[in-house]
Amino acid sequence: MMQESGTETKSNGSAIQNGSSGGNHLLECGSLREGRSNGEAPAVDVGTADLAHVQQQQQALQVARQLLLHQQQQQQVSGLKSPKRNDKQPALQVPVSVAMMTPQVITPQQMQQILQQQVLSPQQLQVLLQQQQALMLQQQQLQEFYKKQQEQLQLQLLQQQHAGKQPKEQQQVATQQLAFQQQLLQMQQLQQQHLLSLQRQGLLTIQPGQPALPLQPLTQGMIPTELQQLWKEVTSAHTTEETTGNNHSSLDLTTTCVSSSAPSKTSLIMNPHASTNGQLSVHTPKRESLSHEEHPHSHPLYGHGVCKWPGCEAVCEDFQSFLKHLNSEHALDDRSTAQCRVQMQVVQQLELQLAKDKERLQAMMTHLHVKSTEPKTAPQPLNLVSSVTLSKSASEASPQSLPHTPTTPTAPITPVTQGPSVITTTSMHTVGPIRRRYSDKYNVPISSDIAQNQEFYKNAEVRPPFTYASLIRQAILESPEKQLTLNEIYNWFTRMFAYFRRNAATWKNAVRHNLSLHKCFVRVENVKGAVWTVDEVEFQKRRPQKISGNPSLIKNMQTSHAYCTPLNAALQASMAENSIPLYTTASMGNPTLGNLASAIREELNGAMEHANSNESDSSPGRSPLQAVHPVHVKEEPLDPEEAEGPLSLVTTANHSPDFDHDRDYEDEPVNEDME
DNA sequence: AATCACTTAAACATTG
DNA sequence: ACAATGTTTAAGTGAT
Repeated sequence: MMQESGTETKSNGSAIQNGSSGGNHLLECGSLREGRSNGEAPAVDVGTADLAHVQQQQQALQVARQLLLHQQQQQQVSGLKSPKRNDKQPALQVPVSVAMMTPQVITPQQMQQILQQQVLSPQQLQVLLQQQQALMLQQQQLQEFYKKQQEQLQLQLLQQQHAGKQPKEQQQVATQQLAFQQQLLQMQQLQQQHLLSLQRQGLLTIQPGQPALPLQPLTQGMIPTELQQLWKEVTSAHTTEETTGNNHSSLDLTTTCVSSSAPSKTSLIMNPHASTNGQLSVHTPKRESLSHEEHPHSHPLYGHGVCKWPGCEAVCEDFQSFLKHLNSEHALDDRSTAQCRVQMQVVQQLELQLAKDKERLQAMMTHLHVKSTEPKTAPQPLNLVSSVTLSKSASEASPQSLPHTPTTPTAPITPVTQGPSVITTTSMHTVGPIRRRYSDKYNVPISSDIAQNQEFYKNAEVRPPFTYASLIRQAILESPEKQLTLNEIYNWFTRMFAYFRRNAATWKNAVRHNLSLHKCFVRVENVKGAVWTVDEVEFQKRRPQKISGNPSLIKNMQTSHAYCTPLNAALQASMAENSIPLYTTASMGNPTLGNLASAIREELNGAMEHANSNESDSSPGRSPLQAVHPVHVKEEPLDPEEAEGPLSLVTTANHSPDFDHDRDYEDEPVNEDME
């Protein structure tokens, strides 16, 4: 009844926080429900895409205008502005090259075709770009010619105006100009055809010193597979670069033609900054030894005797035939250029994404690097999900071009009750990108998880994979007195989890709600007010979800609580002792002790409860053994991942989608100075 | 399909 | 009056 408030804009946090950018499957997990608030979640992606599109349009327009302006200035030097000219010229004066770079020239059909066919390699793109540059040069010459013509026309016009001629004659002049422009266009087309024919004979060589080409990226949405393919290609190209130890965050789309002899020599790099404004900067050519330059028979578009042009897969026995095929089948035409544009856009977006993820990775690695005993922890600029999908697709598509081997953990280490917790590639694959909401059910000991990943949770805005109730309980149990005020609970949340430094209103409400809702939280009046404590029995009772609330059972437990509590207290005390070394050992990579202790504690908590109360528990399927080893033992085998052994994937899988989120909370300012 | 646990939102009451 | 705290209801979602 009060749900009409769901449409209020106040539902900010939940609506926004799902902006997972990792891919389709990410959106579908855990996030859908959050979009319900006002359905604006999808609009995030669309919105940015639209924005980018608008920006590109504007930039294209700007380029065209600048050209026009340039011409106008030259004309104004001659003294006068033609009032008519403005009406007709702008559209026509846009150079073809610019027009070609604007998105709208692609028909939807073409677009679909392009998207179906994946993408170009950077090198191929480079070649095409250079070809376009050659075209540009020739067009410039034409433009010069055209300008001169226009100046002459202006002079004519001037003279006519001075002579007091009528507008009709001006129109004549205008039509004359129009004819000129059409002529120019025709010539440009001819140039293009010529270029095409040139290309068919072989790759063009291009004169150096060409100004940067104003490239306009595309805005088409990307298909995940395409993205993966692209990512693979891009990263494979970058690996060589990154190993040279450069700063990979500054990547520019180098449109300069370096050495005129080898078109594929130049490195095709893209600047993330450039992608924000659509301007591409010219950089000095990098001395870069791309593989196919020094090994002429290795071409990024050629592998295993197959043309790897997106969607082609034509068989070419040798490299020569491949080149032939490349030049004949993938010449400079509408399709190829469109693919280029798509590629550019894709690369730009990937670079942006990469930059973001790298930032995150930085924070993660600083944390994980301390813990990791692995010597060769190569930073994986991928979030978990994308690395999973990517590595899959990469290994499937082209094993030889595996850019990375994702063997290093990029997510918090989640301990298991026994054995080391190492996230392996295979384990990651088994999990997949499915998001499990909360791992409470999977009985990952919350204390050890938090302890192990303390730094991670503190720094990464990742939602801890535990319920509010579990977290609250943990907060209370961690306190020396085993009791906390509400505000102290708040503080614990914000102190321990970066995630809870946002949306305070939301999660605080949830905390209060949970405190009130769950019987396991007992409010105790104090001199200083009220504090909250945990009734472990109630808490443990809550966990075996198949046991329905049984009044008699509850009463039994009430009595058993008296026996339980001292033992719990003792265990917790020992845990408290452990907890300090636990954190340090956890950071050293030896969390087993703490895990064990916490696991024992949690199990014992349950054991006590059930040992005292299970007489009335006639739930079928519970064996006597299970009654002795209660909750956890009963539940853990039910969880396939837990049963399998050292799979700390429950939480990892939980993290990854969150980690992929591109949340931009617009909510209240971060209000966690409550330390 | 039904149910449960959890989350989120919100209204309302109480208290300092 | 106000904010913090606490209670309760309602609805959506995912898992079982």
